[in-house]
Amino acid sequence: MSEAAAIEPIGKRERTKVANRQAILAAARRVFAQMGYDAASVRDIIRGTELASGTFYNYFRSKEEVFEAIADDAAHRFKPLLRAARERARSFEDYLRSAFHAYFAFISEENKIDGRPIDERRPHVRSDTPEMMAVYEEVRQGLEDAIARGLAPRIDADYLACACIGIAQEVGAAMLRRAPANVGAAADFAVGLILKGLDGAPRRG
Amino acid sequence: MSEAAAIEPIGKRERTKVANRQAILAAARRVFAQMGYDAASVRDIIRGTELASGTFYNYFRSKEEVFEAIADDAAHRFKPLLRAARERARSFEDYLRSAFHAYFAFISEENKIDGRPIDERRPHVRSDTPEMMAVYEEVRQGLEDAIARGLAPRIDADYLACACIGIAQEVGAAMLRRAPANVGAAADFAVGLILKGLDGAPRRG
DNA sequence: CACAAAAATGACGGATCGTCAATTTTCATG
DNA sequence: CATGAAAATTGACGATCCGTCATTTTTGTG
Repeated sequence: MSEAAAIEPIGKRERTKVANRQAILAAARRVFAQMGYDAASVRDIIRGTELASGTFYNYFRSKEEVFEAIADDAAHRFKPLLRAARERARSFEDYLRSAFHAYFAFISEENKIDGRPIDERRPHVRSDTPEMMAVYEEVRQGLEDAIARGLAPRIDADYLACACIGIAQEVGAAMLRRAPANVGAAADFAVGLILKGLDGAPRRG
Repeated sequence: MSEAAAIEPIGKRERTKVANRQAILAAARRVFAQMGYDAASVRDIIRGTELASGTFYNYFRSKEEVFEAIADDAAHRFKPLLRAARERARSFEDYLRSAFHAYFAFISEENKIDGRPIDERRPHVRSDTPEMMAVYEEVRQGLEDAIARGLAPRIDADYLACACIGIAQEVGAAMLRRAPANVGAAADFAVGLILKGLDGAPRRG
């Protein structure tokens, strides 16, 4: 066993710290999905772990902070996908399509993990965590960059970023309601609408 | 005082019932705005009225139900504005502009009551109340009607309605962040984007 | 091994929750 | 106007939750 520990040189102190934090977050995901965010209590969450009630407050100040950590984590995992879409894009249209496709695939996968056919447990969250603001900033930067390169007209990048995010959220939610979710079709719709408006959106059939 | 009561022929029983309900809703608005939705308790709400704690549960089952009633009421008041925009519209572009203008003016007016930022006044999970679903249906009908009349291409009306709602929500929120809120500019942006895409959105100046 | 720092524990006072039997208010009827 | 039933209000109650904190246990170091 002497060589195994060398791979992870961190001490047990830090190891259990991240393990406990992850245990709380995992329990919170289960509890929120099962009984709903509002009905869930800090005690419900901590009961889903092996920890004592007081220990919870060593990691989070409240149930809301746990929720924000979950949302922040999702944004943190999504951000590199968005960044990659920007860097690999060979055109503005390509960027838009990749970005929307990535988002729709992401929420499609995230809701699959929740497993439960519970309809309304999706984190349509308006609480602005640092990573969520970073995602917004990434979107805005991507759009402003395209404007600066002359790939898009000089319009209000802030409003445009908000519009893109709003479309992504609402069309994404509608896509999930349709079974099975068609990620490509949803992305085509969003990109077509943004690029050319009504005439750019795919005809239905 | 004999002629004043004749205007409202309903009995006192029903009168106090609606009065108490309104008192609870009014207190809830104040409490949510002042201390935030998450921190607020049923006791906080009922303390804002002249009623006893048990009376609350004669009107609502929980804090969440109070919020849904507030949201439902807002949707109920907004719906006729949307309907009017559709009926008075002389063109599809006119309809869109009136609808967005109405929404932006509505939320601008609604958020004039001061207190905590808007995000903290509502729960993290979105709830679809009957009146909110009715508003969505009104939007979808308006768009589908325009498509049927040949005023808009035959695209997915469901996705389009979701896109419009998403744009309205996010651009509306961004508009409120800018002080003072410019309702007309926000509406112009949304309409331009939807009708003609990026090229249709107003250039920034 | 000893000792200090860090973390976990669970009990505690205070507050909230939803219920419910008792009380008050409303209203129809004689 | 009196009266009794139905409806609504009240506040206390046991159960639970909240956040704290003194105590205990665990971890890292010399």
